[in-house]
Amino acid sequence: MAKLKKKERHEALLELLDSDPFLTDEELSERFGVSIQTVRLDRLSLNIPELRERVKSVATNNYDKVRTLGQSEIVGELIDLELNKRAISILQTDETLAFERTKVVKGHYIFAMAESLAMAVIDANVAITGVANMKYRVPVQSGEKLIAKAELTRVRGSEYFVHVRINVNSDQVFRSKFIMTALNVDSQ
Amino acid sequence: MAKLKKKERHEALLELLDSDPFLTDEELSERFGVSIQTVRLDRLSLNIPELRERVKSVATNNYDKVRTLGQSEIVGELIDLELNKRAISILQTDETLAFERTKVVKGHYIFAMAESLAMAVIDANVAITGVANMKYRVPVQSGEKLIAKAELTRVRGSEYFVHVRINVNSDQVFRSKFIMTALNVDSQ
DNA sequence: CTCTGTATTAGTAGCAGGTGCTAAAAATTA
DNA sequence: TAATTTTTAGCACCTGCTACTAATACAGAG
Repeated sequence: MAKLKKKERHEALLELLDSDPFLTDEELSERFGVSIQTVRLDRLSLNIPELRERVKSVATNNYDKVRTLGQSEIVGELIDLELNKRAISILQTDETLAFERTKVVKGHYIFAMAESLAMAVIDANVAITGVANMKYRVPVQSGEKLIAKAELTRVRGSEYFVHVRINVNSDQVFRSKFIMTALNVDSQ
Repeated sequence: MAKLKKKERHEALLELLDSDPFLTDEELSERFGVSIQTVRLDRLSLNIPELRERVKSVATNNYDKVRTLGQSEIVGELIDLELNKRAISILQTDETLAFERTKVVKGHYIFAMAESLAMAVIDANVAITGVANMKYRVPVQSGEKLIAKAELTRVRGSEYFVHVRINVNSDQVFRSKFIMTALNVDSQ
C-alpha cells in the first residue's frame, strides 16, 4: 500500500476508528506506516480522544441502550399499570432504533414494546407469548414518540388475551393481539 | 454508616460495581472508608478486574450485542439466500437473550430474527412490515440454536407474503406469516 | 538550486490508574 | 497474652497516553 497523504490518512483514520475504536496509537501507527507522534498529531487535529476515552464512551453509550432493550424487562417507560386490566408505556424513538437509509423504526422494537407491555399487564409470575397477531399501519419515523396501551380482554384458564395499540400523537401506527400463557414459577 | 466487616464489604463491593462498573479504586476506598490497598486486596480475592478492564468489557460486550440487535440489519447469521424465494438464518441463543428467572428466550428476539429474515428474502431496496401473525409453539430455552427458514409464498403488487418457521433441532418452536410492503428507494 | 513552510519524527517529563511485591501496624480470635 | 487475620503503607514498575521542544524530511516557489 502506497503511503497516504495527510488528508487521506485523516479520512482513513476516522473510518478505521469508527469500525474499531479499540486501537491504540501504536497499532494505528503500524497500520499507517507512520510514527506514533504523527498519529497523535492527527488525533489532535481531528479532535479524536485517546483510546481510554473512546472505550469509555462506547461503554457508557451502550450501557444506557442495553438497559432499555437488553436487560430491562420493559421496552419503553411504564407510566401506568393496573394489573390484569391495562397498562401504558412510552418510548421515545431515535435514529439508533431505525434503519439508516429510511429512518423508519425497525419493526422489532415496536414489537418488543408491545410484547413487553402485554407481559407487564398480566398478574402472573411468568408469562410467555403464545400467539401474536399484529398490524403495522403506518411506518414509524425516527424521533417520534410512541404511546402504547395494553388492555387485558379475556382470561381462559392460564391463557391471557391482551390487545396492544400504539399511537403517535393520536394516530394509531400499530395494533396487536397477544395470547400469553402464564407459567408456574419453577417451570423447567 | 458503621464500618462493614470484610464479608459484608465484599458483597457490597460486588453489588456496587454491578450497578456502576466505572468506579476507581480510590472512589471505592472512599465509599467504604478503607484504604486503597484494602480495596485492591478485595478485588484480588473476588477476581474483579481493574477499572479499565471493566470498562473495556462493558464496551466490547455491548458492542457485540448492539451489532446483533441494533445496527445490523439481520438478527442471526444468514447462511442461505435465494432472493424472492427463500432464506435461512441461524441464531445461537444465550443467557443475554433470556429472562433471568426462567431462562426462556425473550419473544422479541425471536420475532426480530423472523422479521429480519423475512425482510432479507425480499428483492426490494426497502421493505416494511405491514402485518405479522405468529405463534410461539414451545418456549425457547437459553442456549438452544435457532434455525429460521423464510419462504416467499405470494406477491401482490408491492405486497410480499412471507412465511417464517423457526426450529430447534427438528422441532418447530415458532411460525409466522408476514405481509411486507416494498417501498420506493427514496421514500420520505 | 536554494529557501521556506508544512509534515513528520524523536525525545523528555509527567499523569492516571493501576499490578505486584514486602513489611509493618492494627484488630480479632483463641 | 499469643497467634492469626485484616488492614495499611510504601516502593518499583506498567500502559497509554498528554504536553511540550527540537530536529529532520520533503515539496513547491522563486
